[in-house]
Amino acid sequence: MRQGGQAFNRQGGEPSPERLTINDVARLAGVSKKSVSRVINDEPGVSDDTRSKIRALMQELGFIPSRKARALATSKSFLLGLVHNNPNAAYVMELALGAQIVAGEKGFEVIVHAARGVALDDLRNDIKQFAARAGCDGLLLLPPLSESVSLVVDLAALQVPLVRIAGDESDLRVRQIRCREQPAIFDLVNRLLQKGHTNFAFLGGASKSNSTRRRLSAVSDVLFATNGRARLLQIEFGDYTFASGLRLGAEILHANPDVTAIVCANDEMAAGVVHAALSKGVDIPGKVMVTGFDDAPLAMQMWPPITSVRQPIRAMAARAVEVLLDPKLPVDHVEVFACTVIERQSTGLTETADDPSDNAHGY
Amino acid sequence: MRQGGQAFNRQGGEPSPERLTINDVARLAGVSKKSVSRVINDEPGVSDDTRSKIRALMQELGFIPSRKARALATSKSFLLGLVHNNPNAAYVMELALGAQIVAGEKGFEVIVHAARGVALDDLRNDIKQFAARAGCDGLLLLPPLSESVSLVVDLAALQVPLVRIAGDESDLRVRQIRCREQPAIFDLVNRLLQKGHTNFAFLGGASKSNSTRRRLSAVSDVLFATNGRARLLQIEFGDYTFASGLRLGAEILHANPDVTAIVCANDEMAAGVVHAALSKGVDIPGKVMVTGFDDAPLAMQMWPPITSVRQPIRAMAARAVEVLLDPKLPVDHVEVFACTVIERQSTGLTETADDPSDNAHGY
DNA sequence: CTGTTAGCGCTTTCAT
DNA sequence: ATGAAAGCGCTAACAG
Repeated sequence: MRQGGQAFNRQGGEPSPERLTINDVARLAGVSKKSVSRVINDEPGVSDDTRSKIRALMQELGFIPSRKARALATSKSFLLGLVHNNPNAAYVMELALGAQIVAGEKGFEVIVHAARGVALDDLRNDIKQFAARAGCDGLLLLPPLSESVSLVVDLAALQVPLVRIAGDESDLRVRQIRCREQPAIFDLVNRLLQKGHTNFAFLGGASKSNSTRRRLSAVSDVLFATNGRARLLQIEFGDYTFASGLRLGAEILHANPDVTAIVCANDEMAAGVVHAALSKGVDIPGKVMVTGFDDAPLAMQMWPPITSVRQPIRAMAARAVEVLLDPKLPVDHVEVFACTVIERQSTGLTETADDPSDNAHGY
Repeated sequence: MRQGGQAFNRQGGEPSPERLTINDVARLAGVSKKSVSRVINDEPGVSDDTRSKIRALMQELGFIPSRKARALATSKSFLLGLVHNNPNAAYVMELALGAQIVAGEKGFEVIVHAARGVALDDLRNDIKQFAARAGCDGLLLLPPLSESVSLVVDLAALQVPLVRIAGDESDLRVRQIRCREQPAIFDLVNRLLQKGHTNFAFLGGASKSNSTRRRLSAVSDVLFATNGRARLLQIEFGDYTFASGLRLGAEILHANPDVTAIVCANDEMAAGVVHAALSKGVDIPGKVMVTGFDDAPLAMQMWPPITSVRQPIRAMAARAVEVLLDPKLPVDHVEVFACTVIERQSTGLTETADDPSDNAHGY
């Protein structure tokens, strides 16, 4: 009746896309709706004959089962949440794309949720509220949120399936997808050593940030192994933003004119350092070499282009969704991807290495 | 029964967050569930007394009505789609954030969907399929998708409420939020004229792109008004990517060494031009001045920082959601925002104008 | 292999 | 102002 009302309120004639239901399909196929349901869900209990007949009919009718009804009946929502507070838009979008592609294949949509707030408590509340409201079937947690142990533990207690992207390395009994950063950083610093650098500086994110600590200790491990031939003259901590790179870059250049290599914990900060140097007339890479991390588009777009470490972001996101949706995987399942150094002019490379037509969407 | 089964399958003891239903609230409040429903939906027909009692109880219990059930009962999904194929991640994320904030206040979530494909037909199919699968209550269309008349008309026929962000200016009887670009471009070009430039080049996106055509004609209008004192020596069309700016920037610099001002239709391409110039040793702004459009973070991060035109992206997105959800607004409702020139060193500014701590999330 | 029944948690309609 | 009943489109559980 309600349905009829809607149909009649519209002026007749047009090919009114009155929503098909599973009943219509069942009636037209001459089977019970349960059989149709079984086909939709790839469940057994339907003869191959019937199955293909129903499949064909659904195809022909363009029937798409109502997510709303399925959601209510199964108490699943077919929604995944991608939760972040990461200021690097390119990073987030690339992850979102990887997640969207795989999720889409499995009939899920991805809600990108920017957690709001600065204090951890505000973020926590915002995310909890989001989780409750949106009713996602699972959450992907991006760094730096995924690095907060207390937050992750808190969310895990909510009974929502969780996968951390990156995040720290402690065992939280929460599934995780991350990168093996250390070998790439060893490679990176060794290349600088081979170019004869002895006076290094390191620019990290927050000093308590896990990724910063990891990256810093990888750098100092390599330098320590030179037996004092090369040293870390200055260590600064920003907040992974361009602005902090700009400020602390200027500070390093001013305080330690002897520094000839500045290793930064991400590309935004590295870009800030390059910007600060160039605006003061300091030549990059002539006077100082600079490296970043993440291989954001920005790293390639700056002049000079910034040497960085590339993570297979999209593949990680894709895998994260698979892990999230695979109930057979243990809660402490961890997968580790490799990452690679991309050398560019900011460390003295002269040829052009990149195909700049690379971009996140593959257009 | 099903519910009981779930509860018992879990080992007892923990504070199992067994989902509250409207029935629980009704029982505890001593009213019918219909009354609770009325309160949830701010409907009349409940005494102020009862209403506030129910409100208090819901608050206390932390009750959040099931989106799944509401969706099925109302045939609304409380989901909004943000559909784009825009390679500029910062732009998309900023819009998504503005949309998310307002949508959240109204109980909606935003699904960011990157439309896949290059050919218009592929994009169209991808979006239609997304619309059908996700069952959003409304779609926000971002440029450049929003500029395709055929696509917009096609989607409008799907009976899904639509708001175009930017997009062309023809009347499609589809709601639209856009910017008044012309005055800002007049301002921009006039500033260049005042600096004495006479030899201009223009670098646009696709030649058939509406935004490119609009921006080009604004530029040539100003130059035309100089009665030949200043001229457009070269016009090139790329695809709004950094890569195309790099390639065509090099081409312009090579073909027309006399050009001293290159006006670009977005920041990515402007950054490409700057990059191309610097890599060839051409001084910016000393030899050539460059301008962009959109005021992406990139514009500020490059050295020299690029003069650009800022749109109030987040406010536009916020308004777009309001418009999308307001059934009283006519289908041809259009709102136009103002945008402003942000002058930077790429056009010779010497002081620092920006507060680089600005960023999309306000962290 | 196939069908029947009874819900999922809300909102709608219509009575009181 | 309030409530009882029916139903949204699908799936779970249990029959045949």
